[in-house]
Amino acid sequence: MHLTKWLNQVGNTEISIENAEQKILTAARNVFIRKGFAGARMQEIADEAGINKALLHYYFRSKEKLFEVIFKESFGKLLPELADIFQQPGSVFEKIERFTEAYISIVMEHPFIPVFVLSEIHRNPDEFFDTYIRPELAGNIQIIAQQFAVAAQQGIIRPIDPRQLIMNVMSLCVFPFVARPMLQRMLHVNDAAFMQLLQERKTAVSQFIIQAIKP
Amino acid sequence: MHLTKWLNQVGNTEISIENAEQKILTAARNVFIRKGFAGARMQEIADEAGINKALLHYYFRSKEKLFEVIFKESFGKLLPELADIFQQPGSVFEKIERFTEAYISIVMEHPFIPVFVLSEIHRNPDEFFDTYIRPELAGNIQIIAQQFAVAAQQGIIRPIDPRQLIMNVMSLCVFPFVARPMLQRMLHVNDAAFMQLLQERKTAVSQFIIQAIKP
DNA sequence: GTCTATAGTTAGATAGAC
DNA sequence: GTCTATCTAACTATAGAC
Repeated sequence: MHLTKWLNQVGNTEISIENAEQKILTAARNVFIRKGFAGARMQEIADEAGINKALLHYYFRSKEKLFEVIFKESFGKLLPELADIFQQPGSVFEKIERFTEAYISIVMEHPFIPVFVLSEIHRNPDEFFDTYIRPELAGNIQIIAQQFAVAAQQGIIRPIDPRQLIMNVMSLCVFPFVARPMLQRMLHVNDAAFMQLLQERKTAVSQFIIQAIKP
Repeated sequence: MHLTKWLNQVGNTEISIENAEQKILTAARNVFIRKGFAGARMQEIADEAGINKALLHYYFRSKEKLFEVIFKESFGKLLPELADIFQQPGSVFEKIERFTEAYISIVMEHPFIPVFVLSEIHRNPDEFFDTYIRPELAGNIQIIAQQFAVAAQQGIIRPIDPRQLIMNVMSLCVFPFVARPMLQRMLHVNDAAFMQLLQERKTAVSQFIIQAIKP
């Protein structure tokens, strides 16, 4: 853990005395979420952090580097943890339960990840995929598809194209985070109520999927 | 139908003689999809259209106007058609079938819509929602939620929070289109194979949902 | 480390010839 | 309608004082 971050912690509770570096990171996260990478302005990040624009470059050299730091610090934890789940022993039902709960839990703490991933994958599909996704994923998707296919063949789950099932699991986990601003307005729920809905999704999604695929 | 478009058609097959306006629209769609609104460059659109940058402004005055034209021409058709489905008579199962098939069919023809909607809803949530979504949606979401709630109460479907069910239906329909560049790489499928998967989703999604919610 | 001032670049938009 | 050339504004990034 970084020294300044450690100094700013009392027990497990971070207190609000943030140095410039932390203020920049927090502000940048918010602006990148609101505007995307191309739409974000260094000036706006500086304003929101309450510091000068030149300091951004002093700490992070460039907009691109700043983005990378923010992205890697949180995305770096997500994929390895998720990939691991399908390597562990257990039934497909247990794995789906663990995966959906883990995904929603982690992303609730870093809700900007899915938006970043989707905007980056459109900006530069091949480089992004090869840099961030493929190394962590390796042959995992094939393994998962294989596990689904075998389960279907053995009658443990209903017949279903494994690729459709993979898309369904991902859709149900990811979509609420990327569509949140629209969903909240459509469903008339405030921030607290939406967090509550996400909380309930940790189990609701896996129940939904399991009902759908069990014979 | 616009005169130039009519002239460019033979029967139902559009031929490739496009005037500048059409070339610009086609190019702009592609660039806006790849780069988003903020990341798109008028120069890049001009290059891809094979015409000069000044001509963009001659036809569409500004980048913002150009985007609006492209967006409205296709998005304008989508929501009314979908909203109508839950007004028509039929069981919840029939409505879900009609909705998912209609959504996937229409969006397969205009695959950029979901990406546009998501980027716009993040850029300017309130204005976008009030301009494009709310007028078409009105109280429809409440009505749908009500229909789901009643069906659950009557035991026609399993007990489920109607808002979760709405999110699930939307997730399964929309996500594959916004995550397409990543999904194709993860699943190792080319464009043709992915279109085939989407084609199969027209029925696969509603089957999946109905299995999940039927008692 | 933090600021002001400014350099250097690029993008959207327009003027004007043809 | 279409082009070349240019204006103007905005942005990233750096230089240099404190």
